[in-house]
Amino acid sequence: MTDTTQQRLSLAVSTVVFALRPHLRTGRLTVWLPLVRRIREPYDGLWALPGGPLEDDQDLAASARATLARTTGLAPRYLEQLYAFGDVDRSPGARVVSIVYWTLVRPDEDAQAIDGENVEWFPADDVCGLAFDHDVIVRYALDRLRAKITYSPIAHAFLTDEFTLAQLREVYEAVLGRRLDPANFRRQILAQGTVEPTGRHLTGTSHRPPALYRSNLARPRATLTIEETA
Amino acid sequence: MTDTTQQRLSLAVSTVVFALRPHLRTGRLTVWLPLVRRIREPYDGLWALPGGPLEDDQDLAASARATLARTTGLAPRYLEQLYAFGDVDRSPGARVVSIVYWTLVRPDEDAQAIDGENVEWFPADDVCGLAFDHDVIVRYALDRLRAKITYSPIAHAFLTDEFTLAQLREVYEAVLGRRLDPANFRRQILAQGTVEPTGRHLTGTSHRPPALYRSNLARPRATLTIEETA
DNA sequence: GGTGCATAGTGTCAGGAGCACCTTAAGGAA
DNA sequence: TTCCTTAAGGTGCTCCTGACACTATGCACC
Repeated sequence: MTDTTQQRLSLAVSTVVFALRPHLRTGRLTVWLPLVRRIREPYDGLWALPGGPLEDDQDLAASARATLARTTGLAPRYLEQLYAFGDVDRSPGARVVSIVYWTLVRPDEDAQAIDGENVEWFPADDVCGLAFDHDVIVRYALDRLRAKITYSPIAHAFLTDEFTLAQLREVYEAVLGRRLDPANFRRQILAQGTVEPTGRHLTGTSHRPPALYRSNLARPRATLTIEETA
Repeated sequence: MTDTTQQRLSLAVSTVVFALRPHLRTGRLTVWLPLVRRIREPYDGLWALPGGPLEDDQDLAASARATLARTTGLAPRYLEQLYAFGDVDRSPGARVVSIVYWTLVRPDEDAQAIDGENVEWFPADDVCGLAFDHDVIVRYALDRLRAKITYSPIAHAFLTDEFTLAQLREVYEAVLGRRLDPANFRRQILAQGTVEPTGRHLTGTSHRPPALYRSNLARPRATLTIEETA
C-alpha cells in the first residue's frame, strides 16, 4: 500500500447477476443470469460476465452498477462483493485482476431488463464454457448464494416490497433446488422475525387469500456484509 | 474486463495477521496482530497493515505471503482473502485498490516472527488510529474471524499438529471473548468430526493427562473458501 | 346455493441437538 | 494415603425441526 509505482496490470469489475425466472421445461422458478458475448480477442465470440475496467473516479460498487446499467439496463438494489480473482494467467496476454460483485434482481427490476444484441440470459446451473475463468466465478457465486440464503434473509432481495409466504418459499425452493414444507417454513420465517405482516391480503386467487408481508428492516441481521451505497 | 486501457490506479495487497498471545494484564489468550509503521507520506509515522504493491508476476495470495515474510518473517499456512477495498478517496493523492487477506498464525509459526524496527504487535481489539481505512479493515477481519470460527474449523489453524481439547477450547474462548462449558465443548467438537485422537496423552501436568488430538482433514468441511495455494 | 377443490394457516408429536449441571477418572503433591 | 485439580463422561431438560393431520376460506362448477 505504501509504494504506488505504476503497474502494468489493469483492474476490472464484473458482476454475477441472479434473477429468478421460470424454467423453460418444468415451468418452476430457477436461477438465471445474463451473459455478454465477447466481440474481441481474447475469447472472441464466447460468453462472459458483464463487466468493464475500473474508472479512476468510481468506487468499486459504482463501477459494477454502471456496467450493469449499460449492458443489461438493470439497476438492482442488492449488490455485494463476491471475490477478487487475480491469478497471473487468468487472462491471456494481459494481467487483469477482476473484482467480482454479485447481485439479486427483483421481478420488477427484472422487467426493466433489456436484452441487448449481445446479451442473453441462461439458467445458472447450465452455464459452462465461458471466457476467462468465469465458469469458476459463476459456480463460486452460486455456492455463495445457496450458502447465504440459509443464514441470512437475502431471499427478500428476490421479491418486491409486498409478498406472500408462498412466494418467499418459492424463492428458497428455486435457489436450494428442493421442496420445503409450507407449514414448517412458515414457522421458521415468522420465528426469525425478518418479515412482518402488512395487514393486507392478496386477492384474486382461486383459494383462500394469503396474507401479505414485508421485509422487516427494523431488526437487521448481524451480517458481515459491508453495505454498498446505492 | 474487456477493455484493458492503462489505468491511473495502483493495486496493493495487504494482510491482517492474527495470532493468539497472552494478554499483558490478565494473562489470558487474546487476539494480536502486527502493524508496520509508515515511513513516508501519506500518514507518515502512523501504524498500518503490512502490505505492498502487487507485482506483475505474482498471484494475489503469493503477494500477501511475500510481504509477510519480508516484514514480519512469518510464513503462515492459513491464508484467505478478506475483501477488496477500493473507495476513491481512501488514499490521499492516489487511487489505490487494496485486496486484503487475513491469516491465522500457529504458535510455532509465531515463534519465528521477527519484530523489525518498524513492526510491532498490538491486541486486535485495542487497535485504532491506523493509516488509511485500516481501522475499518481490522474490524471487518475481526468480525469475519469471530463469525467463521462458529461454523468452520479454522480454530485448528491457531494450533500445532497435536493439541488437547482444552487448548482448542482456549482458542475459541480467546476469539469469542467468553468462557465455554468444557463438557459441551468436547461433545460438539467430537460430534462434528473435525478432530481425531492421536492415541497419545499430554504428560507432565499436575492432573489427569488429557488426550491429544489432531486435525482431521479426511473429512473436509464444505466451506466456500477458495483454497489459496501455498 | 351447495359441493368440490386448492391453498392458507394451525396443531400435534416424535426425534434430535444443545445446554446446564452432576458424577466419575486419573494423575501429581504433600 | 489423602487431597486437589482437571479430564472425561452421564443425565435430564428445553427447544428446534421435520412429518403430517386438521381446520379455514376463497373460487369454480353444477
